[in-house]
Amino acid sequence: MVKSSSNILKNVSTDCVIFGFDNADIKVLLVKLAVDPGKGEWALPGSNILYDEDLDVAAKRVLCEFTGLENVYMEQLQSFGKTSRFPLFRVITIAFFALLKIEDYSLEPGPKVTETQWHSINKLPKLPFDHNEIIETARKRLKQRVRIRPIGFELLPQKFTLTQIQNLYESILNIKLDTRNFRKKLLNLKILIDTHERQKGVAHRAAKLYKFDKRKYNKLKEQGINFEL
Amino acid sequence: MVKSSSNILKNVSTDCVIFGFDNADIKVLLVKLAVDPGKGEWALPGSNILYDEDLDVAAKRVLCEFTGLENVYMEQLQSFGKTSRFPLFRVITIAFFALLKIEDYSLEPGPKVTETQWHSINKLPKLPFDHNEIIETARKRLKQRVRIRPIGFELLPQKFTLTQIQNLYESILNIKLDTRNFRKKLLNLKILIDTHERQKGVAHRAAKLYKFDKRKYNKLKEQGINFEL
DNA sequence: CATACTTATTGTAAATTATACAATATTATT
DNA sequence: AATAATATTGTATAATTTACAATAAGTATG
Repeated sequence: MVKSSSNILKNVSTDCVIFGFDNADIKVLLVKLAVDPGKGEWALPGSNILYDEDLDVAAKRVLCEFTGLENVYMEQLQSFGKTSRFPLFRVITIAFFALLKIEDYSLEPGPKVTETQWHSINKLPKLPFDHNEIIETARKRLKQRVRIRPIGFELLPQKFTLTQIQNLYESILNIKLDTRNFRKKLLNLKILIDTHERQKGVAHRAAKLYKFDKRKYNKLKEQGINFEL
Repeated sequence: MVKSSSNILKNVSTDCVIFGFDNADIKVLLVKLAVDPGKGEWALPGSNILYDEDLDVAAKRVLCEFTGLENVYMEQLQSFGKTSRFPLFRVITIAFFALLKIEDYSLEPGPKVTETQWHSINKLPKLPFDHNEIIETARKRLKQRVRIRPIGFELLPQKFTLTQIQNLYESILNIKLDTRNFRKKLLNLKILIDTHERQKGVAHRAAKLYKFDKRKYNKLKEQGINFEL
């Protein structure tokens, strides 16, 4: 089925901020645009919403069209609508964001994209439009989120060490944490299960591997927690 | 200056959720619509965004056009964009919300409105479109907000009693709080100043009146607090 | 094998904060 | 003087937070 252009909401788009974590940094998924406007630049996956398409459906579709990612659950971040944000005509964009495990997904640049790449959130290039601002807003949201909900299940491998999850929190909050206190507090949530396995292939004492107790994790995610660090 | 209809973004609107407090309940400002769609129904103040108008400017303009309210600082809530939300054609709305002191503002129904009225958030009529859902989302946001920022300056009269502010928190959170513990915790924030005045005209022991230390209040509002109750 | 190297793991005392709980104080009214 | 209504306050116990560094367990090296 070919969609005629009358199906497009010309003045409304969606952009996707996809966060991942590689044990050192928070990463953002960017695409190198193959077409104007913004040709040759790194940008967020984003495009127009269709006339008869719900917002979350549009975000999913656009993400897939640009990066090949499927089955990504995104939450709405907020709208960005400065009159000057898009150079050609007025476009209000509704930004979505998601957290995911980098290694669980494979990327496939779509037709409007020459390349997809994970970029460290601390070393982003200058992006077109207001995409840097959108990412900054998403980052703030993530920072806030981390204090009121458990996090990690979405970003860490299934089995992980306490050091890894501490690194995750440190990356998000951009602060150093006291290991002893962090561990006490984290273990106190009782959402971690000791797998009795250990790290392999490291040139030092191997750390214990943990996994999340999905049920308890989700319960706390709904309830909300108070995780001041 | 007459704006031609080409200045309107046909598929994008803004809706305003204005919260107030009357010492008993959280109130929402509604307007009775004078024109279709929704004629005769209570609804949120809302209308199209203009082509060359920033989102926050649009929200301010629409609020003023519908209710006469000026100088209201609104924050973006989120977008609502179900394809079915508006009966005539596709309209995505960007909702804003604000908190304000009811008695500080005077209402004046605009041309598309026959009446404006504060409605208790617990006794809302059925509103057209998805306006009930929008209010519910705003309420959740407020509930969340209260745990991470001080609140009250926007909703209470300049001088207020500790009982009033406790009522405010109880209304928002929809729970009963222990008076002794609440007061200890609140006073501990050190954002209240004892005015050494007292309530007047009550048929019982008059309560002390407090006011906010604006400087400290704003500082905590920026920093964020942890106000678990 | 002994030593160095690297990261993982753990405890404790002191301070602070949270919690549960009800008697007394102050005014206006009768 | 008694009543009615709401305001105000304290304390003991439990739980949590904070600051702080020594020891453990592997691998790598000579």
